[in-house]
Amino acid sequence: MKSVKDEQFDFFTNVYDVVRLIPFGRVTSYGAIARYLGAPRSSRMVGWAMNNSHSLPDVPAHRVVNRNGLLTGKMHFSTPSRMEELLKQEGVDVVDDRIQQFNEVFWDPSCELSI
DNA sequence: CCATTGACTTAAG
DNA sequence: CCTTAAGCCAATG
Repeated sequence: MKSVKDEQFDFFTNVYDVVRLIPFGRVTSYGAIARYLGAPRSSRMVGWAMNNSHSLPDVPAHRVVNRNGLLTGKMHFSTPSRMEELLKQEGVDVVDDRIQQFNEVFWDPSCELSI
């Protein structure tokens, strides 16, 4: 039997797991992850989970942006420009903190991993 | 316990 | 695409 705490633990854990599965040069949104985990209204919690992702060395948080393709979490990296640089390294064009061709690089877990 | 905040999303104009 | 308003839920003070 699962308790509420177990559900929360699963949610956070699943967030990290999905983020690790994001392919190279692709990005996704907090809402897409939340929706994939069955909590479309808890997109903020995905962001909070990412804030906690400092404990996880293999979580590419730079591949997670908001639904507009805007690098809202860039300021939480070691340096504000770190996120943009990492994305550019992966071939993602970023201009004015915004991902260009967002529709091309967007990776929806609920679509790519099937429902 | 209540108020505020935040790496968000959606809807309406 | 931009702005405003409201909803959402956990963490923090």
